[in-house]
Amino acid sequence: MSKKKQKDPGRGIAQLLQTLSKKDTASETTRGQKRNRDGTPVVTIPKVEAVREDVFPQKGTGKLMKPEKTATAPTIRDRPRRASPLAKQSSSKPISKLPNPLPGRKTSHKPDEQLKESLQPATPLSRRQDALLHTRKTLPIWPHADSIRSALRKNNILVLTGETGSGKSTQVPQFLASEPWCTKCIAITQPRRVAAISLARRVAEEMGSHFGRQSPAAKVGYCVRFDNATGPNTKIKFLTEGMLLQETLRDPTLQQYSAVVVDEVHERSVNVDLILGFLKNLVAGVEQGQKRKHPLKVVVMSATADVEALVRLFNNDSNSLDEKGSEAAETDDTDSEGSWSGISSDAESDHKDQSKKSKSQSKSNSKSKSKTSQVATCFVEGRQYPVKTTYLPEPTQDWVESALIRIFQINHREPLPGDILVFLTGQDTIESLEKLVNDYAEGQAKDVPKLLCLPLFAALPQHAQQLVFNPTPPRTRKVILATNIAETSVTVPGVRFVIDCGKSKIKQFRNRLGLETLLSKPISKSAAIQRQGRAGREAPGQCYRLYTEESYNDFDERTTPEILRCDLSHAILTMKARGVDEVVNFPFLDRPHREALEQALLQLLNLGCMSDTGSITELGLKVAKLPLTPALGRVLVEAARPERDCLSEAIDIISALSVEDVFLNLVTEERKEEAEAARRELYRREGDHMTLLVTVQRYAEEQSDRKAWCQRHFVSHRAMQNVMNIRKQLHSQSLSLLPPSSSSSSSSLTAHQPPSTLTETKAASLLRCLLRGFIANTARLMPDGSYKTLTGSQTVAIHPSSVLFGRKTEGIVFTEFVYTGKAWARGVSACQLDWMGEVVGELMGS
DNA sequence: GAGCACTGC
Repeated sequence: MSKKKQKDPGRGIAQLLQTLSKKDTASETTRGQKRNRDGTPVVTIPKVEAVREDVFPQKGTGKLMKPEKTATAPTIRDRPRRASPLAKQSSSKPISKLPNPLPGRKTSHKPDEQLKESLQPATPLSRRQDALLHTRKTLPIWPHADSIRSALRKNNILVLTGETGSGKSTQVPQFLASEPWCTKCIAITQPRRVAAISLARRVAEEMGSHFGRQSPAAKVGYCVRFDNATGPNTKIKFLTEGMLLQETLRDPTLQQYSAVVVDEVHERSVNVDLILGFLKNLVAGVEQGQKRKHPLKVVVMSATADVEALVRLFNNDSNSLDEKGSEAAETDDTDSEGSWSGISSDAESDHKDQSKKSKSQSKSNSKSKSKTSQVATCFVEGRQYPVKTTYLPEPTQDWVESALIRIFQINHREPLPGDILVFLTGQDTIESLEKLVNDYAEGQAKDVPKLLCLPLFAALPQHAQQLVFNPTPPRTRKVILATNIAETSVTVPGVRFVIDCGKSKIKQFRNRLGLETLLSKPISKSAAIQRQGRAGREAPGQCYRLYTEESYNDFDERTTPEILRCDLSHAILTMKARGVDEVVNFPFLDRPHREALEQALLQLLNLGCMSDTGSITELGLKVAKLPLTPALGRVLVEAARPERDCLSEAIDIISALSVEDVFLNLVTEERKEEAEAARRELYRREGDHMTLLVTVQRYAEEQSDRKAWCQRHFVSHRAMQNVMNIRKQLHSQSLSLLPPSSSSSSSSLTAHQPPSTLTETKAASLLRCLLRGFIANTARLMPDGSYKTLTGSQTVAIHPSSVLFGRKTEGIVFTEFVYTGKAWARGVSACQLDWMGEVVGELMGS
């Protein structure tokens, strides 16, 4: 409030503009998105023609594009149907329309029916197919079709690097579908649900096929959690990475597939790393005579991936490389030279170098094998307009201010159209910059474009997120203030200017402390390039980096893969359940640190998921099958024990813990107080978990109008719908957890229950189950009023979002332990010290 | 007194 200068907008603008002219000395370089592997620019490719949105289906547009499918239909139905003119961001304004994942067709609000309508009578499938064929032929990947096919006839593995807009995700599966070896289904993995669904829809159109559940004849389908839209004739199946991993539990050799295409590998999720390792083992196993009738073809696709590392992963016997160091063996490779570089095009020389290197390594290190699989590589150029990049001449302390200056500079100098996308670190900086921009915008001259400031971050309510997709009003420029949600998950249309603060909040697990940190860190070069590229999607653009070129040069080449900075217990349990006995020998693209592995193994041992010989226990196998973290899975298994007798309630709590915040986050003091009062009937003094239980129970019991119930209690309806999906899934999966004798309890799971009351014994039972999974996350009250963890003697504070905030109780158990400037316990329940003692005793005894 | 982004038979 001390910023008095904002109160004089006219003067503020003058000052800003003064600052602008000083900053004009910023060093400028021009770079297109096309670049060498070290991030240095390459001569920009000539542009063929304007890149139209419908030529390149936008993938990964995040949660903003809700799939038009039944599972999520309620969310869509909730939205106001009537169009409204774009107005100020009064957050409850109805939105005019949903983003349309497939331009050329109206987005339907009644998914299935309208989709069918629009597909069938209006445009016969084949006519649409013919129309699309024309645009398909203009994709950069199109000329590579034959070489991709022939590479996979000769080899089982292809590493395909294709930059944004190359068309690889939609075309590669179609290139392969008619191949003689392709007798079964092709799987294509995606990191996000929306991407899987919208790609499937697009490919179905291009093939002139029905899609998903439209018809049993559909050749293209998708499979994501809660929504399996595949049929008996599905030939091309888009699925999330997690889904494919689940399938490997039932079908370890992936018999149902002739090929697996792993897309977006450069994002390096833990799941993709596991999939690559499993596929590597599978391909190697098949070559050694493991039971698979046909070889499995694997295509690894990535935007900027380290081709060399991928080739090495599939080419070497990394186990022997790491552990055995066996003698060099001569393999007959006289005829393999051709297949190595056979189809690389633009980057041929580059890749030849790599393959030689990899090959010599494989020769000297790997064990003798009659048939080492060869890896083909292919590079496909992308399509991207050039982006002119400007650095600051000197580092800045206050990049919120620097961003503010740049926004007004752009607005004064650059003609419309051209929206601005600003990358910031989090909600707090977004909101303070939003306020500053709005204050200064008041004082702008009449002849410059108006500014429309739109925040964009994951915690923002859906309807507020949707605003970024609305067309920009006349004589107005949109300024989107975003977190890195806009880096990969959401593609904002109309952006020609990017302002990049060079930082983002990164989650990192601290093994020794057992907590995760969420701190603002410099981004990597590849992330900076990704952000920059967001300015060149539709036209040549500009990128302003709020740091110096020297700082950029100091950035890491790429973002540390998630597997090197997360809690590995889930990943290891996943591996153990799929028969990987020696985790240290698993073919990791990046090998996690020994300490992280040890910590995770210890955690699994404590949960009873593993024996002390390192093999998975029966209990561990049960936990591995659940769509939960090992700790939450352990809680569920505990709750199914007859003496605990609280499975149904545990499922309610765990479901609520599995979604983002159930309780809406209110902005003004007034609304917060209102919410407090409305929610009071849900709050339980035992803590957040019992409060969640009561919330889920009340919601589930509400038969007339659940949406209104949510509004009354300031609860997120969207989150609760998700809770109900998860709850249903967990119910059906946990029937097998119950002892066979307890048929009464299992029927009570499914039967309609009378309004529930939470007794004290039930609450105590639930808390003891929670403790069994989260004994590492317990703390006790110190004489000075602080809490210290039982195991690490770490000071921890109850998070302000907790119902126990400000309360004192002898002991607490919490389901989240995060450091953000301070160690916070989130999801907190009060518990007795002797309950903790019981669990510790059990651990010591066993 | 505070919350980067994804995902799951």
